[in-house]
Amino acid sequence: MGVKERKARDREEMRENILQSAHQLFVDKGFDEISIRNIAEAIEYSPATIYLYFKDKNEIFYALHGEAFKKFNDYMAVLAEVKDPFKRLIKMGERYMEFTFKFPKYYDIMFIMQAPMDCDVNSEDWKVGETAHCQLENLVKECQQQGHFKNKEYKTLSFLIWSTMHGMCSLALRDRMKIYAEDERSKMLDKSYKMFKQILSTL
Amino acid sequence: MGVKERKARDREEMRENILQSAHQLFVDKGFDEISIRNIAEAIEYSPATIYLYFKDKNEIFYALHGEAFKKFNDYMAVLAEVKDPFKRLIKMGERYMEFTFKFPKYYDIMFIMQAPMDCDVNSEDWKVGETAHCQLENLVKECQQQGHFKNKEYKTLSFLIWSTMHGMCSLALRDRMKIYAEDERSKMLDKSYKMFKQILSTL
DNA sequence: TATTAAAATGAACACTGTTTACTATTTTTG
DNA sequence: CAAAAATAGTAAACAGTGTTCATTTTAATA
Repeated sequence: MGVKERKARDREEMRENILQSAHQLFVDKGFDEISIRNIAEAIEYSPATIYLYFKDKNEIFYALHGEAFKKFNDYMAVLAEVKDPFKRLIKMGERYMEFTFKFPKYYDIMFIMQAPMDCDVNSEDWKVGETAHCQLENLVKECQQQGHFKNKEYKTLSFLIWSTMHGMCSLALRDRMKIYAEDERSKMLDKSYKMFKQILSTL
Repeated sequence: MGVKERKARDREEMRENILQSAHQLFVDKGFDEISIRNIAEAIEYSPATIYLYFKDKNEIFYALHGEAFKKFNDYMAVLAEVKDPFKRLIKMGERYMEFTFKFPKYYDIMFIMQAPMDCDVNSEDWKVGETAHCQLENLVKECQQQGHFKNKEYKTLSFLIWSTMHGMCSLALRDRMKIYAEDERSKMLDKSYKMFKQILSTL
């Protein structure tokens, strides 16, 4: 009775197949090239087949969103090297920003696009984003144990820190820094993050 | 020779007509209903006609983006009542957040959507967003004159403040607060802004 | 081998933004 | 005033989009 098992495996393989093609198209050409027909052509199946493995296109975006988080978590792995919690927090911010501008499309699908969120996924699957956020919360907590952030609720401060980083990154990614001259924009981001670091060090 | 003048007026009227219909569709039904065909039907012209007045759809989005900024600036008018600069800054943040959740679609088109930015507009027309941002910068400068924000570059701090506000608002609008339980989300936003105010008061 | 269950598909539906060749209207010129 | 030139508007097409469903192909079971 190993048939059912193999079928399940085949199913999972096909899902992976679809996802990988979607991912390839996304990396090579961008979001607009992720059409059901493009994916279908890449895996040499008919467009309708994809709907046997994914409810709709948003579910595919959600899956890609998950993969982006994996890449993000990998990118944050170097933080383990930094022993001092506060220095690690600062490094985390730096890596966050670096990641954003090295992989803008990943950042977009993780934190800006609506599509991946427009699909009801079992709340258990929210672990990907959660680990990243828990890492921040734990780090802030650690900083507090070292004497930083007195009289601050760590959860609230964590969200505030995330918001600030996300604000800078997403305003830049979505071209909302046109108020500044083109050659000033990245400088402004640098200066802002520097000021942010300085402020955090006084809390 | 008033012909040329009248023609120009007619042209402007038609542009307004198109924009108003686009705006109506947008307010009543959302972004997805702003299709060239929908707009055309509303103004009782053929879809092709719209392309005689707007280069493409992004240009229409850009125009709507401008209207949203007008509404935003109006919403900020009450700030004039608050005499103390720092209190005014705090009120500004409050109004910013209020505006975001009262008119999420406006906020989206102003600060999140890519479409309105994907059109080359003469840099002179960037005045709408600029006034809003200048208001913030001037306010921060005023606060400095009253002794706040010592040793801080007002331009950098202004961007940092905007980033923080935008971060909170856009994470909420784009459903990135699912890490928190549903009934905790608005509380988290409140607490974050409270903490932000507190931090600003110490700078 | 016949029957049942699962997987895959072709074709259609109802859309989308945009372009172009063509017509109708208005303005200018001889 | 009529002819020519310029402007305004449109029907129809192009090349796509996500999604559904009746139908066929393939595989597993009795």
